[in-house]
Amino acid sequence: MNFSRTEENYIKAIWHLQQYHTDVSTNLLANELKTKPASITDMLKKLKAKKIVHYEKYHGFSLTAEGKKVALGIIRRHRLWEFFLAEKLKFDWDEVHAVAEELEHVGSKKLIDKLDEYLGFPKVDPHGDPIPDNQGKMKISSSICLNKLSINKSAEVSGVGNQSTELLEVLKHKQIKIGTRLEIKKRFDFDNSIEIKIRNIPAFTISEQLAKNLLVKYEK
Amino acid sequence: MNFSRTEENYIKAIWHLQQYHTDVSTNLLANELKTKPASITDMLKKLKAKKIVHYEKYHGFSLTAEGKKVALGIIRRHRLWEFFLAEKLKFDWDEVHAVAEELEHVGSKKLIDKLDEYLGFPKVDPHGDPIPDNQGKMKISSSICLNKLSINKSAEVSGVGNQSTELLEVLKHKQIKIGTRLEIKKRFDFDNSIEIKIRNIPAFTISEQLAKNLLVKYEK
DNA sequence: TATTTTTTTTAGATTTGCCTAAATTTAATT
DNA sequence: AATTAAATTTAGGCAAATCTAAAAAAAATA
Repeated sequence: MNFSRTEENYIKAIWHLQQYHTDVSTNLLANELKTKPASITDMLKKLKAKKIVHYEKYHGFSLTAEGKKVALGIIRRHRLWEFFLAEKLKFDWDEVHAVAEELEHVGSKKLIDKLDEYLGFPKVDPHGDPIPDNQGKMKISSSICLNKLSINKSAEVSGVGNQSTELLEVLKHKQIKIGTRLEIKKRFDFDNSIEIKIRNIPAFTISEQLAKNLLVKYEK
Repeated sequence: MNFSRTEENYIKAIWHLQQYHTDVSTNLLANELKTKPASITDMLKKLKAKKIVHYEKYHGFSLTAEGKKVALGIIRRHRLWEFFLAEKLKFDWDEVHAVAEELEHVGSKKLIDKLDEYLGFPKVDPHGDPIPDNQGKMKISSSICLNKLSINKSAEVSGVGNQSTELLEVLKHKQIKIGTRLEIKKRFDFDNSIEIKIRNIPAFTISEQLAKNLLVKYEK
């Protein structure tokens, strides 16, 4: 089945929200897509007819198995292009997302599989997110949110909570990127901010919000 | 100024037709875009308002200087992607066009300029067509149609008249590609077909139609 | 030149995706 | 349980791009 660019964006957005919310609501999705709730309802009817979402009015919605498969296809395209942009075209880490957002809608399966091969079948994109293979399978990252990390425990940044330019900008400024090793030195209960230490840089404090948007891997 | 995907396709099509026709008509463009004349009229009004075409109703149309500039930008993107697909992803010569048709609409200027650099600033695409530089300038090919080539004169295939899969398929089958050296051995006045000879292959005959769609370069 | 044919344009509908405003349903609170 | 508040859906409209059918203009032909 074929999907319009708009349908693809809805499917992708639902998939992303489902990663962190068991119940994705109309309002939440409207906010994510910068559109109005009424538009969401319209599209849900369309996607239900195409068997992409389970949906009963007033009672929520979620991707079907088929919907998830379609979503992973889009995610695959997006992340492969991100890898290409960073690795081959030398885009900065925080610039790749916006461009990949466009490239991901070019549908040719052959294009993506050949690109994958050309790039050497990469496993993660420049943000540390796993890239689904051509069967739609990907490694589930075993990372946790930085704000849940124990004190004085060394960990490695493995991903970011979202791709907003605002987030990526602050990370760039603070010299935090995928692969950065760090540990938590102190927690401030007042505002839940945390002090972190990165090698060769003096310790500094980051907000709870930022910590919640950083995923880290650590040795058990 | 920004253009929708559809507007870009119209602008590109007009540009292409202007290469071979001094007067591009509504019907001709409708045929090229596989759409109806009424739709052409609608779009011409829009493009006139955006100063992309000169247009007076019932009296024809043509690209403005600005329109040509926009067209060359699209051509540049298209041909760079074709080069990338053939050179890096090892697509066959006759498969690149359809995919590039999609990729060309991704607008980021930075993407295209970095791609250009990554590819080593190529001068011609896999069909032998010149690639405009980032100023919109390109070498005008000095080739002629194969059916105008003198008999027994060696020449090199430098381009094709159009990008239809039908044409590219027959060329592939006959082992004719960019760079192929050939010469005309005989002309048949009955149907204007011509017999050509390529090194290492027995001479064979091609139709007038095919010959008209092959551009060749030759030493004077 | 008058008439026919062809080309082009207009008028009115359709589809997709979005909107606002109003209605409906569910959830929360008293 | 009744009322208020929040979330969701419907109704009706708009803009882009398309179509068909009919009208208008230009070109070709008698």
